Amino acid sequence: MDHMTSPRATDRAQLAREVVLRLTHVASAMRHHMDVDVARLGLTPAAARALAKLDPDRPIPSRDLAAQLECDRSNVTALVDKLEQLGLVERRTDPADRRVKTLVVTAAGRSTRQAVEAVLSDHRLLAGLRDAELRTLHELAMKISDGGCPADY
Amino acid sequence: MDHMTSPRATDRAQLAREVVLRLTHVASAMRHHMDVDVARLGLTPAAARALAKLDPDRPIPSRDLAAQLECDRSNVTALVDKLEQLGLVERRTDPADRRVKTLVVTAAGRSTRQAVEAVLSDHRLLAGLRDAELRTLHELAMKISDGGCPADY
DNA sequence: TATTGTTATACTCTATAACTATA
DNA sequence: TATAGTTATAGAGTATAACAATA
Repeated sequence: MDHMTSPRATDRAQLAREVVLRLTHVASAMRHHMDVDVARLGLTPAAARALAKLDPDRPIPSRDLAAQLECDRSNVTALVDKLEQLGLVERRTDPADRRVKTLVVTAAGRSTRQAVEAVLSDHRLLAGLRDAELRTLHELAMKISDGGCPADY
Repeated sequence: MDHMTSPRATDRAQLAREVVLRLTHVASAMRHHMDVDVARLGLTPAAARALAKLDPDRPIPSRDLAAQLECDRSNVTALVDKLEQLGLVERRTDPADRRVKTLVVTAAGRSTRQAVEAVLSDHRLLAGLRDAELRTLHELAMKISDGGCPADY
């Protein structure tokens, strides 16, 4: 293992591992609090995320919602059932292609959706950062989620 | 909303929201790849995380594993069942208190556990960062996960 | 009485396969 | 035949409540 990694490379790897564990921990905390807050709105996490993906001003087909959520079409049925029972969303058959049903956000759905969006971007956890630190973190997060990773990953 | 937040505070809030969404996205990607890699080891994500929490050199009671995983005791039963069927862990009744069963990592469990640990701290996603950026990210992640957050959060 | 581990049960999330009605 | 939505089913994860054995 000596000819593969210099001591310095090993230090970097160890640091990277610690960063990953910290980020995982932070993400867990964020997720936990989002789930709690979303439950206060009477929604399960998945239903809330589905509602958040809908555009109140431009109804989309179920199929597109599945694509947005990166999940199977079959799951969307139950999620929309729940949102429809709560009066937040209406299914409307598309006259142009009677196979598709478009998902219309109701007036009640509009305000709940706004609340959900606020929850899903809650940033209390970042309250302790100074402005400059927040900007730095923003740059790093962008760099990571854009091209920070080998293609085969 | 004018007397509450100055324009600058609003900018900061917007930036913070974007950071949260980016971090959530990064965490999802990490989690996804960890789950795939852990499946290659023949383990479900939860079973893998359970194995990772065990100390190969110091067997602990089921109750303590539940505490480590921050989940109910009843879940640990099924997870340990799976690990035991795979020959990675053994249940051993504690002679000092016959109610408790300690979880012993087998020889096979030891090596699988090491592989799991490597997966759970996989840092390919951070490969694109320069050393200085990685160190900065480490500091920020520490700051966030330590005291970056109001007490009532 | 209290605690450990287990069982029974239920809910959520997700996936696959088969069905229907349209196209 | 292909597609949109649905249904049926299954596995994984997690939670609560009740139980047996032990303390």
